[in-house]
Amino acid sequence: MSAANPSSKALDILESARMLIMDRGFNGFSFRDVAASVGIKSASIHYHYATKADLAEATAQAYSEAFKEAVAQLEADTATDLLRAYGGLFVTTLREHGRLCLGGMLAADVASLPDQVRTEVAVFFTAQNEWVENAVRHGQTTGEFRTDLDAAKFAKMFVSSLEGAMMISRGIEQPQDLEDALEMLIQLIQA
Amino acid sequence: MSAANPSSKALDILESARMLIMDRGFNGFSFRDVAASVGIKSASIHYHYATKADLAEATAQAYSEAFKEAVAQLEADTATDLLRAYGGLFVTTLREHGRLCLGGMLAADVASLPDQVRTEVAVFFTAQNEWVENAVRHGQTTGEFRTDLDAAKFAKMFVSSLEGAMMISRGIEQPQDLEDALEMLIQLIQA
DNA sequence: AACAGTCTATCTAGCACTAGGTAGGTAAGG
DNA sequence: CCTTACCTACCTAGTGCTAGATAGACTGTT
Repeated sequence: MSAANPSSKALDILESARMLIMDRGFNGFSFRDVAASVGIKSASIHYHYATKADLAEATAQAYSEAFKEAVAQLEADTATDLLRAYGGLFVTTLREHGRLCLGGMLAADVASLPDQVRTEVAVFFTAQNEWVENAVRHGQTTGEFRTDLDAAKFAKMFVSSLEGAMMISRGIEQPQDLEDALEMLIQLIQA
Repeated sequence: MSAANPSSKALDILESARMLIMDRGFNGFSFRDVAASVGIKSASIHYHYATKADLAEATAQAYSEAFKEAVAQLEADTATDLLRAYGGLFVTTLREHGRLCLGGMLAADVASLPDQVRTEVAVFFTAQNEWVENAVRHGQTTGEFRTDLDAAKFAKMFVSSLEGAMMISRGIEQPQDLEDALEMLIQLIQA
């Protein structure tokens, strides 16, 4: 039931797992943490998600889905503002919740990740790179962006940069650095 | 003795801890992993490093030091090639050892890090940002690099970008992405 | 040179605790 | 009365860390 049509408690579990992983990574959270946070016993988590791998997979899937939707709903008058709005998603997560992107966190943990979760990580970044690439291409056709740059490569670098800046900004407690990185990236792509 | 003048075994432990943390993070390695790797029992690690926090701190310190030295020895005819050589350190670590930068890994784990280790992370990135900033400034004075960009902000973005690209490249098993990101960054700073 | 004391680096054994996971039971509701 | 969604109670494996012992190398004294 959990994957196809998650109950409200199953969603609470997913939500709690998401926040914990975004904060501490795959190896840094436990079933007991999740249980305490949603108000049931740790054994009961297994009823909804059989193993930690299953829980992490479902969490990553749901996150990937939600992020894709959030990104799809971004609107802006210019390609520049669209990229700014995209980066704003990262800025908000860091500034308001002090958390990293789930994708980035899981990417860092990839060496100790179950295969099924690793797959989701790849899916997530493929989608993100693609979306940004399209945004860049659009800006290139409108004349806002430099046309001498490889859109695909810039897009990957853009996403990497935001993920890295998020990580380091939190690491050294300088959240402003993420915002500065975003503005720098936008300045660099502009024609 | 361990901190001031580490014995050969203490250095083995440090080296093993470094590799394990670069691969799996702070929460992903154990004293038993280190012990197995250096060929002593896990209890004996405590003789050299009293706690896991102490071990991680010493590892981060040694890494920071070694990285600073490696960077100080970089030479190139142009500022462009200097940045390329700097990025090459990241590329080599990923390509030849499949590992991430210790600084980036610890930054991701910052929420579950002992204070003393968190401090080392900040020290590491401050040094890195500074070095790159100087390299950028140099390139700006020689006319190689764009002078309309804030050197400090570009430098931070540059480091973040390499860290993020390293993480994601390994995460999605596309090591070429890191190299592409490096070349993109260099293309962007050039006048 | 011989002895006594101390230091180094390791061991075995085990502590208290946490991890993910399991077995079996139970109260509520269709 | 069966399914749902939990529970209690437990297991095994592994965690960081400690206690106490020991073999071997050093150091100072006689």
